[in-house]
Amino acid sequence: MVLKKRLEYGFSGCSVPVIPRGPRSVRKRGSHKKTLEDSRSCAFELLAAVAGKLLQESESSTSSNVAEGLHPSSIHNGGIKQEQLEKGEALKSECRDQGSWVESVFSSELAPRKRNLESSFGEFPRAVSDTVLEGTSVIPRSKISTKVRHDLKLEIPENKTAAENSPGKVEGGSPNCGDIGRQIKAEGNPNHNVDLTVAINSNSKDPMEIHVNITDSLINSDTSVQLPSYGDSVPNASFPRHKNNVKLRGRVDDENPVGCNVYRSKTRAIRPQTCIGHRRVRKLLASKYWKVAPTLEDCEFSDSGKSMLFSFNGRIIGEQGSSESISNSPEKGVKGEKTSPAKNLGRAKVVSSSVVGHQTSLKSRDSHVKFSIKSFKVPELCIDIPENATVGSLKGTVMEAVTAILQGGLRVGVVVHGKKVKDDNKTLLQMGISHNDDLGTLSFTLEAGSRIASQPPNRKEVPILLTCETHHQFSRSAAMESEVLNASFDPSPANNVVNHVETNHELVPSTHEVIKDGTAPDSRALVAVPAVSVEALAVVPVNQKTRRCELVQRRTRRPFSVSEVEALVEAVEKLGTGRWRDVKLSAFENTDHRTYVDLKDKWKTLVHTATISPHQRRGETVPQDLLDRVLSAHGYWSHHQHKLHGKHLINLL
DNA sequence: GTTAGGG
DNA sequence: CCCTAAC
Repeated sequence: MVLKKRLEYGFSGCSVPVIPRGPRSVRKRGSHKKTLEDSRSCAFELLAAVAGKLLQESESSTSSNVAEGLHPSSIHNGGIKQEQLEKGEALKSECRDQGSWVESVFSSELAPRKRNLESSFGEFPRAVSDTVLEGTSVIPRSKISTKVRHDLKLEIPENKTAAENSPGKVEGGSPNCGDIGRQIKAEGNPNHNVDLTVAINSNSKDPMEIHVNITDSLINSDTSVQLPSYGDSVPNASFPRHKNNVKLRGRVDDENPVGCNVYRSKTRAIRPQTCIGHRRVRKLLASKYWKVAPTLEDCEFSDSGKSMLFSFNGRIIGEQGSSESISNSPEKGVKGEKTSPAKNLGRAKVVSSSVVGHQTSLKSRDSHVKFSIKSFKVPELCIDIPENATVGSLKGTVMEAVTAILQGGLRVGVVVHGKKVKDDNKTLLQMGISHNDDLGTLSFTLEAGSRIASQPPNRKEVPILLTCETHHQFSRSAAMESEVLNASFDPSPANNVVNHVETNHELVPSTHEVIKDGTAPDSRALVAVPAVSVEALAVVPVNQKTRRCELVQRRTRRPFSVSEVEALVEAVEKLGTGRWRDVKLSAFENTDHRTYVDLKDKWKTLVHTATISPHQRRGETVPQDLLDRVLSAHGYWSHHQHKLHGKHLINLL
């Protein structure tokens, strides 16, 4: 028997003693911690499912009856957002058009959770505390979702690297890479026309909702917002402020008089606590619905106060979401085309195979990838604003938020197959982007905060301020937020403050200090002053542990070759199934990209593959004899381990 | 840091 | 391939 031979050889010839450990399979998971949390989770998942459903509804039909039924007056053109707040339940579920994000907050559920606030509270900047704690009246939640549309047409040679790709040719003067301001300036068009549509709906029960649709249109001269020019040589702090002329169109269905008790100095442009939500909800949403909702959005709690809080997501994502952010140029008509497995395979090989280089050189040099980006979406702006704030102050707040984003600069990220491409030096071909390929898996992200790139030399280098991702294009991003998410929601303002601090990495420069020290005239009140940001950052350093500022890139899939499988099988035959580190060292020591977890996983799938009928198997066919060995080794070792384990126990006794 | 197991 | 609990 082959297996036995090998095993014997393994036992005698291997320097590593074969001492299988006791099976840990005893420790079944899922049976523990089945307490309160799970019952809650059910509710969460239920609610999350509802949210997801809503997303889908709003995606398929922006004026879906279902959605409208559930959220009367919540959906506005394009289904930019929905907000539901049911009877004080503080459940919120929102979607932006195309379902680019969803969020859920269940504060009532979270309220009981404990959190130590005192210590953190002391570290919070006084000013912020003041502002946040200042209010006395209950303010409704208001959120502003913005969308800046751009039509981009890109034509990029395939052999351009990703970095070259980003600042590629842009028709229409829309921002493609770098910061918008610069781009615009380069285009000789300092004007950025923004169409603001605001609908405010407020009554005593429902939260006031503000929907702002900012549509960038270079043609539309009806409304305009002039963005600050973003000259490289001009220090950010002294940006010349152009007239910020924002026209608000919309309705204000609020009987309450709109007063102006809150001046802009009250504004705290902080990014408050991101979704103090149940982690499972976030995970659920992020994973299950990430295609429709790639940016699981942050949310903030409006504490009772007059303060205005707005936050924005530090990221902009292609409008259609990562799954289909880029539509192929119509003339190519690839979109509807079915991607054959062979095609996928070919692309996968492009990524991993070295043969590809050959193919590349064979291709005509001016192969171009053509596609158009329909739009980019400006990050969500979350604004808490008192009901009695003036429309003017609202304008100003929106303006602040928008300009803060734009001033921060924008970076373009390239996402291929759902993975963010970090290596700018890779060519499109290497990334599997070729002119005759389906580009459905290619998408872009806009990220705020590339200010560093254009920072004047005399400015102190600041860690990327606005780039900390808060959206959840990838589910693991959500996971990274566990600490924050598990934070309890304490209705007390103090907790809010603390939460704000924790997520303050996206601190939006506010005008608070500027006005306070009187150095800035009112006309400049909207200037997002980077210096403030620096200060704020210094005071409230980014918690790097809680925050991962870069997307974790999923490793490229590297299917095991038959020879690898063979090596794995052999090693497992020798060492058993409980010693993956040894297996790795034994058979894959020089293979960096194969971790012992990979080997373990591969073994798992091998066993599964060997178990199922041949016609059910997919991917590269593993020779049957190898699979046989897998099965026998698996059987042997599971048996062997149990025996040894039993012996071990006996020996202990 | 490893292992096991769920996703 | 990822994540994470349990070692």
